[in-house]
Amino acid sequence: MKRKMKLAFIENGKSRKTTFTKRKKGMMKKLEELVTLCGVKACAVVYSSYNSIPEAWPSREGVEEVVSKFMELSMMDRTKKMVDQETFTRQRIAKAKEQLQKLRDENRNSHIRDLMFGCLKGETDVYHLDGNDLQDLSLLIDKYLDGLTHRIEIFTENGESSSSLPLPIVEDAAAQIGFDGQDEGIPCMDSNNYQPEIDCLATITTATTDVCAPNITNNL
Amino acid sequence: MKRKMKLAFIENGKSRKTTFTKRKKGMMKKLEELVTLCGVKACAVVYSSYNSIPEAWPSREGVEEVVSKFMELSMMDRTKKMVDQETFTRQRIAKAKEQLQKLRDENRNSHIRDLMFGCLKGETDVYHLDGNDLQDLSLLIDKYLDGLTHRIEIFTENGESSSSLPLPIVEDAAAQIGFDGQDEGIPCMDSNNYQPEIDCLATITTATTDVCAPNITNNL
DNA sequence: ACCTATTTATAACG
DNA sequence: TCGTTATAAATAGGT
Repeated sequence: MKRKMKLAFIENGKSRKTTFTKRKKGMMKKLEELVTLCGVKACAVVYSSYNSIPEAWPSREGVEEVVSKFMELSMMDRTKKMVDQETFTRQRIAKAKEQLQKLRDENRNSHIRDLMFGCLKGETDVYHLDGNDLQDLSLLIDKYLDGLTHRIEIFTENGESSSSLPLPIVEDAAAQIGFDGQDEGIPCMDSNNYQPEIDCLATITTATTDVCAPNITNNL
Repeated sequence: MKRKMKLAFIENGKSRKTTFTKRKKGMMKKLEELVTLCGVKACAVVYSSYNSIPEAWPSREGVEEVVSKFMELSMMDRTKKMVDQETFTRQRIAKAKEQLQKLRDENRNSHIRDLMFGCLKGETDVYHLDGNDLQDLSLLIDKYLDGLTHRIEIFTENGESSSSLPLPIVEDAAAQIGFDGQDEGIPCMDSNNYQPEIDCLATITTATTDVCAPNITNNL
């Protein structure tokens, strides 16, 4: 309900001043801590319209000391290794893009997974899906079937001894049939998105191979 | 279980470097945000042994621009209004002392309140309290009695009409008898500290005057 | 100026 | 170094 705040100039003058005051204090504290904890020299200067005089930390002398060190270096030396705002910003943009792609992938996977479980529950009309969805759904179902096949083999190898054991819980079942752990692989089903059907998979894993799957794969 | 971290130089070199890297990044971000959100000029320089070159934000030019403004002012002007580390630290110390005193007062009040309610419940041995506690307890009980007297007067003025009404809840009762709202006044009883006896006050307010209170005041 | 719900920063760990 | 997680700190908005 409270804040989401876009990182842009605050239009409202009152809020802007409040924010400035609070954040300036926060900055000072952070600077002090950095100097104390890590034993480095650092300084900051803020020149705002709120103060006729620029504010400096850790003091005027501190600024002069640190800045003089900085200024006496030749431009060549500086440009070689300096981490300036441009470098920093580029890094942040790259990072943000990466995160965005990650989230998109996750959303896509969730979507396809929704479709698959929708199919299994008879709630998805596969005749109206577009090509991309059908293709990805096909891939997911293939993976799923591979997992099931593998699991059946394990059961067969172990004879009938394990068939009388209770079925594993959802997460364990998913792990056993290899649906997670792969790099950006399609997750099987997690409790965050499927709470209402949390114990539905047990039924699905025993009924899918001969009921729903052929129905879908025939339509690809 | 995780961090508590004292604000002192980190002896372990490995941790120190990690902390330095992380916090430096955090500082950069904060500085950027301050500049963006509030539309001010600001810069920072860090000179550490981890980098042969001092690091500067928002860029070398940014530092020069802000610092030159700073440097061109005469010492007289600066010393007049500048907020430097000393000023800042003094302010923080003063604030911390204030907070400390506030907490001490709160603790003291809680203690005395504990004693009073302990008396009312027969759990406090007033014969073994020291002079300070007895004096403050006396003051608190006087206040308490004043409140009760006042409340009784109100009931009396209203005739019997209100005596048949249900008793107010604790917080309301406290407010009516004037135990809160006063500057650093002694709080009556709040649910944070007295949950188990949350509805005990109703009993106390009707029984105190002629049962417990004389018993205590006689021992002062 | 203070409070609180929320977001952000970050120490410790893998 | 990099990602994750539990916790502490910062802070936007409201009183």
